[in-house]
Amino acid sequence: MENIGEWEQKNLKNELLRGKELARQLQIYLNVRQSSSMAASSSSSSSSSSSNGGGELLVKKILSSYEKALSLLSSSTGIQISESPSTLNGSPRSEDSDHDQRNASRKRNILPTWTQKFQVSPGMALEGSLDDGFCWRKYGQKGILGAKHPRGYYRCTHRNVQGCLATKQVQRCDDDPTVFEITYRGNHTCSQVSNLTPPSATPDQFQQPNSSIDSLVQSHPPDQNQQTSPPDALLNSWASLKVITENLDTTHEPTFPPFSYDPTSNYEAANHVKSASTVDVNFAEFSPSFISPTTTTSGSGLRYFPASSSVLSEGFVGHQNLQANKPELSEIFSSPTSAVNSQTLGLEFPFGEVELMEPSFTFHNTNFFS
DNA sequence: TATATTTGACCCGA
DNA sequence: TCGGGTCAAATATA
Repeated sequence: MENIGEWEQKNLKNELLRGKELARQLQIYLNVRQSSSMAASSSSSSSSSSSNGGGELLVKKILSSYEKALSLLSSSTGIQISESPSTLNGSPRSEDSDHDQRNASRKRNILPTWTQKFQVSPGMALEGSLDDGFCWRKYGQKGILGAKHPRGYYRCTHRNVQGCLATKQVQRCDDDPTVFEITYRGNHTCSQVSNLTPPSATPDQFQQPNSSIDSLVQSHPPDQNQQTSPPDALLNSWASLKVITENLDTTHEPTFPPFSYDPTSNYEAANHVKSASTVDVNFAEFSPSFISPTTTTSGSGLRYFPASSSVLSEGFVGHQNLQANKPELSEIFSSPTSAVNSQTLGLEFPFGEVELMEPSFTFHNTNFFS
């Protein structure tokens, strides 16, 4: 827990950028909701718009938190924080939205996807080694039209056992063979503990949220893709992040090197939260992943991960370091692409009462965005 | 022997 | 019909 490797730092950056981007999308979504509701009914929209106004305030706070975290990370580690042009303007390009939507619609599995680019030192390389802390199993490789290098297909090792639907595709860039583009699809629903987990962060620490998720997975048809983002990975990252914040000046290899090659090598993650056709574009289809239908079985209204909610709120209430380092919460939102869920968007948050940056700010979930 | 990888065939959406 | 994604038998590895 003492040393934090460059890889973790890059990962932190990636996750922060990702969370920030998703928060932006939430902001956009709220704006859209607000404007549409006002247009629909100027007389009855007061409560709605005010709620959205509160939502916007919340989103701004979240964005601010990400900004701070990124700034801290940048200044403390020297990591260049860059975002892809597509994310800089804060809104998805409309033409690309259409494109992405078309793209997504012809895929068999409509899952949230995002892309990360990794650069490795020449000669190293092995895409299979581009480990992200999860256990992947290669199930295919295929040449892609127009691409010099074949694309590798990986799925979560725990797919069979736990029904985890997370997959990733690894494609070496034509232009720069040292760059790998990894497209993740779907979030982990398995309870595997990331390799990123430091020894001190035992699986038990993450069992709670996972167990509830496991039950969701088991009771849920696999093709429903409960986007219960990987709380384990999430929490693991948080654990790692804590290390980061405590040891920003260390650049040694991680105590739990996730790669098979020298972790001190030039392993550059030029991540950007892509696109995902389904995730970033369609906020109209946004619905928090924890609002899995499975979680709604309690009859009266929605119940969301009672176990993890405490974790979530803890993150919000807790130390700012930790707070800033919870971008993976955004994963929870990267969600379901099913339009069926669209109306659930943001109407309920799983946090219960959550305190944000200021102790005085109380976030009451159920009506906040409604 | 169990598990992971390879690879050709098959499926599906556009 | 084509291309991307997945399946599953064969093979490799620990």
